[in-house]
Amino acid sequence: MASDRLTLGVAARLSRYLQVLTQARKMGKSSISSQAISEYTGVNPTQIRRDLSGFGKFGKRGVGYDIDSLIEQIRKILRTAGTHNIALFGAGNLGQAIASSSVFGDHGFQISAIFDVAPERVGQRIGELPIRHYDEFAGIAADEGIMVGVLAVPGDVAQRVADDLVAGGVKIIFNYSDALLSVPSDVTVHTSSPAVELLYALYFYLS
Amino acid sequence: MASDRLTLGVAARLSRYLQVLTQARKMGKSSISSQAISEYTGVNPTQIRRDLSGFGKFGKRGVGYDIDSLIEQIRKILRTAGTHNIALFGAGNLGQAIASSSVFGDHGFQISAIFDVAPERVGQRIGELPIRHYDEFAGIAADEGIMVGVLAVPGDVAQRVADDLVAGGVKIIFNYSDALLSVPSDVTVHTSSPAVELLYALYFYLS
DNA sequence: GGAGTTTGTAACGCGTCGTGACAAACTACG
DNA sequence: CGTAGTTTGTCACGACGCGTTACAAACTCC
Repeated sequence: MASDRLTLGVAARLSRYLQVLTQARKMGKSSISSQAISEYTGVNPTQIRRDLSGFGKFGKRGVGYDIDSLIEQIRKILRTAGTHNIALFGAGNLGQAIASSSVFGDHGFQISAIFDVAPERVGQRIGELPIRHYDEFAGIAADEGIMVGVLAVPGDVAQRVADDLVAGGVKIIFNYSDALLSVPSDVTVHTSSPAVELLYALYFYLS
Repeated sequence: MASDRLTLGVAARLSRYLQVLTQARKMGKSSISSQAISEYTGVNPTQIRRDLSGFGKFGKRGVGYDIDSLIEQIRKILRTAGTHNIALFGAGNLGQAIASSSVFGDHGFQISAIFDVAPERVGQRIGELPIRHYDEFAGIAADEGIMVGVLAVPGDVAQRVADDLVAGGVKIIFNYSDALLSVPSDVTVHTSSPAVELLYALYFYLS
């Protein structure tokens, strides 16, 4: 029943808070008020406090919320605390950018394998991690229990890779390609579409 | 008043439809039903038809919606039809990935300039477009009337670049860095946070 | 000790969305 | 030509989520 408390809206907002909190932590802040979170997220301060107070008393009156502990609490609420292994497919410009940045690492996602097919890339390293040949994935998938796959491959091969991921037991696919992926209903596809988000922002600016 | 018809929810969903429609068009489809859009977006088919029928009768009964014309109609509704010039900052892996992909171009955003500071990158080309030195931006900004800036720079310089963009008249900043940007209230910052979106997806998978 | 800040929480009302239902328009196939 | 199947367009109802207002309690700072 506690799991049903999290409606779509609440979970979405908690994720958004998490984003701002993580950024704020990186900037060296240690405490933040609901008012400040509101300015960065656009969410009503009362709504923020209501969202949080539903799960416990995380703040200090007159002070605000401790960022580190709030991040931990939210991740507990979302039941996504701890680290999750993900696999990255495609070591082109985008793949390299993803692998060498900390965007995923900051949120508990550890890239545990990188795959590509280009002979000149396979065998090289990005940071500590070697780029492995894509053919190895099928054998590894079952063993390592990878649940999340990130697709940074060209659109024309995305569906084929997605099929392989599904066969390998991957349950969540983060799609950076522009292909429309067909997957079984128990697999979630999340497609990155910065341009659409930009159109959305542009609309409100023009209003 | 017609502009007030578009609430946050409607605009968000229209953008989402646009994403799927654009992908579907790339896959060679020419027509699509509200049922099919629903499967890819998770939005109720009735809700989709209601969203669209509020602005005109775009579909054909028994058939569905013509993808090309629906894309055009939605972009008219969002008043974001036509092409918009954007400037890209940072020509590292991420910047190159953005510049050489069609993610923005497919939605009417044309990258009109790319800036960087690294001497070995300035002067080179990505596709047709030369990488210019960042110092040139200040002079160009006023002339070209660039309203949208895409930040693909390291987090520790993101705020400084953002300040320059604001000074140059940019109104919408798409932030790929992990920095928390402070801008005047008339400027919109949209931060890309794939990891948070992934946490959100993961939560629903674990439910 | 008092002023100011911020959380936690309750109550009210509007708006949005899901649901169910159904007529009208279109296709396909005998 | 006609019938079955599909899909849009549209209405009405109900539930629920969210913004708003309000206020007590806890904490900081001077």
